[in-house]
Amino acid sequence: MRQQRVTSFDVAARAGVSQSTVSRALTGDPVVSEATRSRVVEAARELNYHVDENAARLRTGKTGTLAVVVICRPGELRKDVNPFYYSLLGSICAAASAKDFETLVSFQDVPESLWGLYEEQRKADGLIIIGSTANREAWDYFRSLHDSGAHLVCWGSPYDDFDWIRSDNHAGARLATNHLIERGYKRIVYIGTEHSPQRQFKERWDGFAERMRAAGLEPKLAEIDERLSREEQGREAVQALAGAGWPCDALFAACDEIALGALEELRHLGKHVPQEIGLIGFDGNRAGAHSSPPLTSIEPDFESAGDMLVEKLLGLIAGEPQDQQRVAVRLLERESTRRG
Amino acid sequence: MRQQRVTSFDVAARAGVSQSTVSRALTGDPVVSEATRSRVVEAARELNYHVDENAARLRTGKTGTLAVVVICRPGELRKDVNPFYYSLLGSICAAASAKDFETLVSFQDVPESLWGLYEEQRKADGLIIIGSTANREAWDYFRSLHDSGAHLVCWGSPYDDFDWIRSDNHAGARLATNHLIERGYKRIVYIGTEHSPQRQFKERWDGFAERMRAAGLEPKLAEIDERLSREEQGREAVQALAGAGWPCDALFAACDEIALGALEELRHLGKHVPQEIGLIGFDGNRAGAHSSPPLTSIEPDFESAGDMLVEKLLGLIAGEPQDQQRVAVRLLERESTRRG
DNA sequence: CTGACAAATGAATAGGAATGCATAAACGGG
DNA sequence: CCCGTTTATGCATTCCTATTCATTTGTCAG
Repeated sequence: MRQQRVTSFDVAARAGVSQSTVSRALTGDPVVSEATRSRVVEAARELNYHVDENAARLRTGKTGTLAVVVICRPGELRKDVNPFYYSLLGSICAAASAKDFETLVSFQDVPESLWGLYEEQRKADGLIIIGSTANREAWDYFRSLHDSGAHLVCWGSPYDDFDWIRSDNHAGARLATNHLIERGYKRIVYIGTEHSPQRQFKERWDGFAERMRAAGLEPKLAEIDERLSREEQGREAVQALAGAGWPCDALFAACDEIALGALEELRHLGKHVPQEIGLIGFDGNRAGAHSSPPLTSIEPDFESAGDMLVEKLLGLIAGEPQDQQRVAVRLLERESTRRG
Repeated sequence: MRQQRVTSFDVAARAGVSQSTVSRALTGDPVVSEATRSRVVEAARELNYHVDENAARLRTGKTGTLAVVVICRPGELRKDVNPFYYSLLGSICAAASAKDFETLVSFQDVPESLWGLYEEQRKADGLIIIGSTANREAWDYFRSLHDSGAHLVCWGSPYDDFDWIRSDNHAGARLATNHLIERGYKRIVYIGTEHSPQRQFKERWDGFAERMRAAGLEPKLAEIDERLSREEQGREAVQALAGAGWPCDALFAACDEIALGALEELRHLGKHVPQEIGLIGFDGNRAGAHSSPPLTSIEPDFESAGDMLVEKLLGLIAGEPQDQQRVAVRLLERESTRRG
């Protein structure tokens, strides 16, 4: 039934040229004359010819594909992955597509399954890594991949010498803190960590602390337990604060998932947001738009995040030196900080 | 720097066999003796040899890859894609990975860019389509792909003769309606459509109407305008109901996004949920967990949805006849229906 | 001991495009 | 009119694996 595949030889025969010329014409080699090129293109169209991607890949060793890996917490269901990473994933795919690259997506909680993704099996020209930095095993593996020369960029790496893109956490945290101060909140607690491996959270703490001190206020920290889920971290922090007699009038959560967990617990305890206590998150998660009250947050520019990740990876593949970059953030003001 | 690639010939030399034997040993051909196979495997390990996926693909014509296409509304930002589809995407990727298939993911709003994904460029063995059924252009394109013999399965197709998987919408709608009735709501309005191209919404309407009539109640419909975003559809429906003097004490929204839009508008109008008016959605969107009040919904079993889509596609590729299937749903009871 | 047959392996080729090298055509200057 | 260039094209080879066909080795019955 399925007739013989149309090859570049068929096109060559029809256009009255050689197979080499067909190949050159279609790959855009400037050496072929315009007249010939258009004859070839026409013949290809007539025969409904399309390059056999696999043959081209074998010959060139390039795949035209980027692999995007979403690191999950071990055992995490895919539907429970932080929606932030889904938004990021979407924008990466869009950015890659705009550069004519395909995206091979996988979700990983155990790193062994990654063997074979890059280099060993040449399925992709490079790797974009996003997702939980809490999965240490996975990152150890990327460490070794990176050191063996793989092309790899990531979102919010725990390793400084990787090529990474992050939100402008420092600026974002200052923005958030400033916003709370402007709203009249003074006793602000940061729910997160200043522990160094969680770079992004540490940077947010730094921005927070700086802005607080500049206002003559004391930055306070509610340290989270990395073993819990993000939402539980938020709930637990609120419980601890309740136990301590509420030494605060506002909370700055290191990410929206923590904020949403905190919000739930606050409601549970009958604490009114934003009147009794203000709350701001970080990441611009969609879910925050529908919480009660809707969550104020710091939102990175997702589209440029995807663009930057893809461009940096392509630059790396092309052998150009890269420098670290930050994604711009903006205040997404909703009701959880609108008191009065 | 990069040393010459290790090929199966190198392995053959080291193991003292021919290249053919290496290939057979590594692809699991039962004809090779155990002794030889283990020698080959050992040699491959020592040389850090890995099959060149591209060469294998060229030879076999199989890619070991499934393409997943997420249809977007034209111009829709990737971060604004219905989170339901992201959850589904995640579970599809996990299911494919469990079957040793890679997943090539793309987001599409204009169908032209799809030319080249399947068949023409042999990048994938088959296609899984999920996403908005409102993008008619895209579906017209899939219609032609399907008719030309492409391997293709989809989530909630507008075409009955496609191979599709859907939620058990009828059962889910009965479940939802039953739940509302049990909670004492009687004047229930379905926000959605009974218009046939939107199969899933139609099926939900049917289940709703059936259960209502069985209880001696009149099923009422608030028809949505497909040109608006889902959330706006919800908002608009609520406005219309307000204008009509609230002829209802509960709302059953055709999907969670509509429900969340409705919820927002209800709060805006000072209508108390669930005391004054009950609200239930459909899809089990994560965002509903954080709304105020948290949204009761009907949740499909995402994991089996991914499994079923992948299995059906693989069956199709293998040439086995497929029959339509339904994904089981369950009631996800939260607070938007808990009155009293 | 030999022929028939099965089991295991090797040699050779196909798969389809890209590319280095060779060559033909076109062109211009002397 | 000839030769050195440039421009455009063709020829032959390469990428690496899977697979068909042929061959060798081993086994067992007669």
